[in-house]
Amino acid sequence: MTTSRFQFTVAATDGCARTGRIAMKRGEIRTPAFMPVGTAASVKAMKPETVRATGADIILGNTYHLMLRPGAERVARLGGLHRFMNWDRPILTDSGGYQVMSLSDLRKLTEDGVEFRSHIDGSKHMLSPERSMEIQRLLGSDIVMAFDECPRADRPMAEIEASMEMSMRWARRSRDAFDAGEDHAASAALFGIQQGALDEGLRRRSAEALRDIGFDGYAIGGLAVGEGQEAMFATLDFAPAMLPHDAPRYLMGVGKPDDLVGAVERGVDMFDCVLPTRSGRNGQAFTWMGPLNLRNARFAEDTEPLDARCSCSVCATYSRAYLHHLIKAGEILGAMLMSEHNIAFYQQLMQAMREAIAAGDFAGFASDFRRVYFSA
RNA sequence: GGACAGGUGGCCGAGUGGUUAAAGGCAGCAGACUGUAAAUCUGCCCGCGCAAGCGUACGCUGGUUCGAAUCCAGCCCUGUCCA
Repeated sequence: MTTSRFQFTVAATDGCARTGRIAMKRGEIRTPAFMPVGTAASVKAMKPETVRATGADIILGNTYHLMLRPGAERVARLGGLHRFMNWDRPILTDSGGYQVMSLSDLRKLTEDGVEFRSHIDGSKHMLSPERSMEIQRLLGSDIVMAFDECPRADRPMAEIEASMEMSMRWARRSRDAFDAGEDHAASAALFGIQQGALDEGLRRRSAEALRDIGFDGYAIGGLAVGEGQEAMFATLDFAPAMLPHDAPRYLMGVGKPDDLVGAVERGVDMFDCVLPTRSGRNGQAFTWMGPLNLRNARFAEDTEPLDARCSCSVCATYSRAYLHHLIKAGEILGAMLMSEHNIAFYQQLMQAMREAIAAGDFAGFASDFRRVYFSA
């Protein structure tokens, strides 16, 4: 029996929430899944083996950043991203669509694609659906994302609509270019990305366009871009159900622990977010009792672990007082330990949600989670 | 004992007559971070007050001046060099 290229199986549902698995050649992804972000071939401040030890089944890489440095062709010559960074499980690569927004001062956008001026050396680089697919193929990505535009939440409606329409045309081109890379297409998966901001009509049109093209999975893009949790949840009340039910739904770029719980509750299967690693480097620890800012003076002589309920090796070994010291002193180890704990906490949160769904008590879990998380 | 240099807010350090409660950095105290241009960014940071404002403040004492951290005199202290 050959391992499947991509097979999504739902094992249990509870309300809109569902748990299951995605089988891929490089390994299984348990859903709902949280995917740590490793933009530049590195989950910052963490060794890949540590990332795996926290329970992560899959990580992200980034087309734009790896295109600039070290270069997709170089990664290919070095045997692909997996071998390059010593991560042998699945890797999902973002297409560069997020950088169309985050680096909006450094690019020119046309129907054909986006011309970036490198934030590193000013050199010019064209990213189109075709080039993005090529780069993701050169990297050896397991889950390739369609090239899209992720507009900010505060853009005018007409702009959001035009942007969504273009992203759908780019989704078609992404599909065609992906399929043209035959060997890679035979082993990797391609996800489309729904856009349309907070508007139900646009979300529906986007979902229908993607469904017509056909993808292995469907992402919800253009959320958590400044609209606030209430508006995001309002959108998630209708957006996931518009996407094919037999494929995984991936909410891109989300989020805080309470965002994840609310999104799973609304039918999302996959997440990625820089928050656990970035916030960790910046002194914020996520715990079942809510976030803690370890820079705060109140932790200077606190001998407790970050989270008494956490089973990670950081909580088993180090005190809040020590982490407070490392962070205040600017020691690299502080960033390492905080990132490890946060990623481990996120994985424990996902595991707890999977178990709650399987047990048919997601509502009870979510209610308990919120009561404790917001108690402080 | 002598010659230079210098003493500024917790620390370092700009400032050489008025727009100076005094640049900037550090430390300190908080906040933010959501498909990573982020080990980043923002705010506060003499005292009292919600604020307008008031009171103190640039080694000490005195002086010049409408006005001094800034000019003058004496004193104290620190560093370097010479004896």
